[in-house]
Formats: sequence, structure tokens, C-alpha cells
Amino acid sequence: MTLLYENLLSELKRKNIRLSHQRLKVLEFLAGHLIHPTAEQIYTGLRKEIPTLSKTTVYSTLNTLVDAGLVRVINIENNEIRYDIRAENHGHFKCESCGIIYDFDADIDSLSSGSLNQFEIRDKNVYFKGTCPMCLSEKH
Amino acid sequence: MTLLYENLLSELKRKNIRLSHQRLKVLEFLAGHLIHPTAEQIYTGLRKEIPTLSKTTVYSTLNTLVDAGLVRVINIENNEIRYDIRAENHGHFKCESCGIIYDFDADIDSLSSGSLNQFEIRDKNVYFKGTCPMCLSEKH
DNA sequence: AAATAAGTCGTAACCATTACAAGATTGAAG
DNA sequence: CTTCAATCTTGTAATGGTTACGACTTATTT
Repeated sequence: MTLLYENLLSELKRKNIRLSHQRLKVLEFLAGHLIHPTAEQIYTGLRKEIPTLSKTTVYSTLNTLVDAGLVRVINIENNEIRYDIRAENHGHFKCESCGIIYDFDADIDSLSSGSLNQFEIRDKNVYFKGTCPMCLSEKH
Repeated sequence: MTLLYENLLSELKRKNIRLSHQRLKVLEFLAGHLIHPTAEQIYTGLRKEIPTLSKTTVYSTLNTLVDAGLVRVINIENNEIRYDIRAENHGHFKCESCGIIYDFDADIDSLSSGSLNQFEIRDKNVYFKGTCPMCLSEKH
């Protein structure tokens, strides 16, 4: 995790993005809470340490990090954006009962079929929906 | 296409969903315009024939059809819901330049890895983003 | 034909996200 | 260290797609 965090910092420096206090804290939160949080969750989580933090800053920082390629957007529901710092190829499973988003290994690259060979692909996403084992067992 | 439409109607009857004028028109629009439209586009498209149509009805109808399993929601951007009537397993490619969403064949079922064998999967989605050939050629 | 259920409609509310402008911070140059 | 311009942060207000709600209309049942 520390390694991940260090890599992110050098990546920011390389792209000439200032390492402000707020940005570092947002990155730290993402690296330390691999729960695909919403902007609201990040905001609430950081307010303890930074009482003056503004929600606008969280959104603005996240957009900056997404543009820089350090953070990925997860669009599963249309009424909330989730953010993910993990870069490796993986899919997301959202439990419709508890709302938790799980990572799962998926060979996404093997999907790109020949019918898209004239297209410039910049981003690949896979998500499933259903019920997680924990919620399944509670239904008894 | 007519075949598709007929199948949808019998499916609605089977589920005891009334075949109101508005619902038939929404279905007809979806079957006749395979462009993954927004609710707004459906609303605008149908107002010519049904001047009294309400946007609320379009949303309500779409939600009914989605719950009945006849229509699928496509969440790619967080600020618009797109609707798709095609049922077969396929992925979506959204061009970030012109906004068009293309279908492409993808063996989505081959993705479900073993790490999800305790999960109840109800819905699988794959979408890519990038630039389509048309927009690529215009960049010259 | 009356009664009950379901569907439609318009308006208003909701709420996550963004726009904007003023004030604060940062990093580089001298 | 100081200055200065560029960038970043903040709060408030706006945006806009979607939903809640209540009145009215249409369909189905008895």
C-alpha cells in the first residue's frame, strides 16, 4: 500500500500536478480504503482530519486524478460515481442488497473482438450485479 | 424487427402488464430505433404522434419494462440512462467524440471467473470507451 | 353500470455534480 | 527571504436528469 502510494506521488510530480495537502489526503484515503468510495464517503472520511475541507475540492481533486489516469471512475448506478485506485485489469461486482462493490479477476483484454478493429479503445469496463454470499446467507 | 416486437407484446401479456397506447409506442420506438436512446430522445421522438405524452410516463414505462426484463439499462455516463431492447449478449462501445453507442459482439459469459462462484449473478455488463472510426477520420 | 385497479399526466421535489468568483496556497525567480 | 503569477481551495448557487406525489383518465371486474 505504501508502495502504491509512493508510485502515485511520483506520477503526480511527473505530470506537474501540485501535491497539495487535500490531494495527498484524497489519494491516501483511496489507497487506504479499497472500497470504491463515493465522493461523499471520501468527504465524510476526511473531514475528521481536515474540518475545512470542501466537497467541491473532493470532486475537483477526483476529476484531476481521473484525468491524470491515477484514478478510475466506476459507473454502475446512474445516481452515484464510485472511484477506484486499483489499476490492474479487473471487473466489479455490485451487490444489490448491501451495495458493496467487490473486485474480481477478469481477463477483460480477451474480450475485444475483431469487430472493433477500426475503433480506438481508451477504456474497458466490466461489471456484474447480483447478490453477494453474505447477503445470500442472511435470506434464510 | 416485427418479430421482435410481437415477442415483446406476448411477453407483456404473460406478465399481466397492460398494453396501453403509450407503452406500445415506447416499445415500438425502441424496436425501431436501435440507438440506445435516452428517455429524453424517446419523449421527443414520440411527441409528434402523441402530443399529450408526458415525460413522467416515458420514465415510468421504461422502469416497468426494465423490471419486466424486456429492456436493459445501459449505464456508461453518470448523467444519462440509456435504454436497450436487444437481449443477446453483447458489449457497448461509446464514442467520446460523437456520443454514439455501438454494439459489438462479446462473449461476456466466458468472463465469470471462479472467484464469483459463491455469488448470485443477475446481470452482466461490458462497455468500452474511445473514438469511433468516423470521428477518427475527421481528425485529419 | 358501478366499483376497483392500473395508467397517465403535470408540477414540484430531489440530489449528485458542476459553475463560478473570491480568497488562499504553492513553486519559481530574483 | 520576498515577490508574483499560476494554481488550488472554498462556499454558494445553479444545473439537470430522475423520481414523488396527487388528480384525473382509462381499463378491467363483478
